[in-house]
Amino acid sequence: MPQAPVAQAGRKPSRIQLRNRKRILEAALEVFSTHGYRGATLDQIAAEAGLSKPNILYYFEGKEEIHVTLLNQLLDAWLAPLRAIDPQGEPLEELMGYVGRKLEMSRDLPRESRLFANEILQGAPRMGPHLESVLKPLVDQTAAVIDGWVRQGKLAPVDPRHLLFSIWATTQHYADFEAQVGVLMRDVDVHTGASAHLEALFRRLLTPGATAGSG
Amino acid sequence: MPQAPVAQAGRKPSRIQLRNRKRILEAALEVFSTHGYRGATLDQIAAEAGLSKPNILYYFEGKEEIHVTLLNQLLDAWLAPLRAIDPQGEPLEELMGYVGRKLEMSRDLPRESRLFANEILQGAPRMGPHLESVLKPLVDQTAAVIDGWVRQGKLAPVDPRHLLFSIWATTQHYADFEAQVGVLMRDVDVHTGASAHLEALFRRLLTPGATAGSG
DNA sequence: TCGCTTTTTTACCATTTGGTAAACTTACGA
DNA sequence: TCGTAAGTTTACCAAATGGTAAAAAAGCGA
Repeated sequence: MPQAPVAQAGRKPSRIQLRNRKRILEAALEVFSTHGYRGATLDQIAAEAGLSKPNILYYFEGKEEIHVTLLNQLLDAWLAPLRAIDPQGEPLEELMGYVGRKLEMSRDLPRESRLFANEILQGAPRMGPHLESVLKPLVDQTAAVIDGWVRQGKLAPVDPRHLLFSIWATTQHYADFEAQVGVLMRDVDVHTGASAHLEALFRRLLTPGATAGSG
Repeated sequence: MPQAPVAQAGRKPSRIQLRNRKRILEAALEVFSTHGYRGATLDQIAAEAGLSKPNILYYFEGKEEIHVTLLNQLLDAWLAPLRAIDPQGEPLEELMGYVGRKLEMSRDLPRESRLFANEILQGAPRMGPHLESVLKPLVDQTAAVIDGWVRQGKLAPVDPRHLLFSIWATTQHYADFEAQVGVLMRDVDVHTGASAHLEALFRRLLTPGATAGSG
């Protein structure tokens, strides 16, 4: 048995192993996020990581395992801002803080955002179960919290899930559609403008009392 | 010269040609929108279209030409709702109508939405010039109209481009992230809820007068 | 029905790509 | 410094995939 760190679930990984796995995942993030799963090749990832293709397959069982590893790592980080919402906090500020954090993530981790978008766009073929088991319970829980806030009159009436969709859509748009945003907003500080805009958008929606407009 | 309808720019195309090109594009839309450019194969498209692969290459020069054809057709249809905004109309209703139309497109043409999203996600490699020459002028123009409305006090102060981004993001989210939306909203009429939500979201943002919240 | 054009099919082909075998090299504890 | 395990490289392979050549089969006007 000459080699096999790949499926060696037990034992502590060596320093080299740690370093190279990290390199590979970093390279894979870069490549998968710009070309999608199918569009990415092991050769590209290898080149980006500064390793040979067989060497990469020494650390991961295959292309798919790399992708899945990336995706699973991602979801946790991705949901952290949602988990940080405090049911005991001030409703409006909790939600506005969430919007701000999501927008920051879109600016600071655009590749992660695009990796996720790519996966969902194609029907979440490698993530479906995870969405079900991780995302859904968390969203159900958060929705209940928001519903409670609404019933207490601390928030304007709003459908919690559609609210979350709006927040995700608007914030992630700056990462996922960067190519389009870039064409339409040259040489401007996109983030600052976006921040002000989303602040207004969601604060107006959620502030209780002043009902605007008529159906 | 036995065959060559592919690049035969002149002459009127035969009925068969018309029918088969339509079939191919329909099949290609289905396949490209779910798997992305690279993830789609000519064999899949051929199977979906009920034609053989070489037969497909009799009508199109290659995979890329099919994709580009689809993309170009798409952009026009995609921008129609934006073109339909009437600078002479009632500002708030014009924009709310635009939101409604975009949401309808997301529901009725999800594949087109995903095809577009796929292309932009990957940096618009086959669409960059088109965005520049078609999308940008139209957006600049629309932005000027909206700015005018704001200056006339008919709309709450808003950055026109960020407003458009928000509208695109929120409406297209229902098509592009359908896999995620489906997990979180089972057995519900998503569209109706979305319509009400977006109505409230954008009407509150845009209605002039009642300034909500504080920075 | 003939003859020519358009369409379609049957074989292929070259490249790309995910993956493997096995030799070779490096790291490192005893 | 020696031996073993960990890590890396070289040389491949089979399948998938975009694409082509050329023969066969429809279509169709006269």
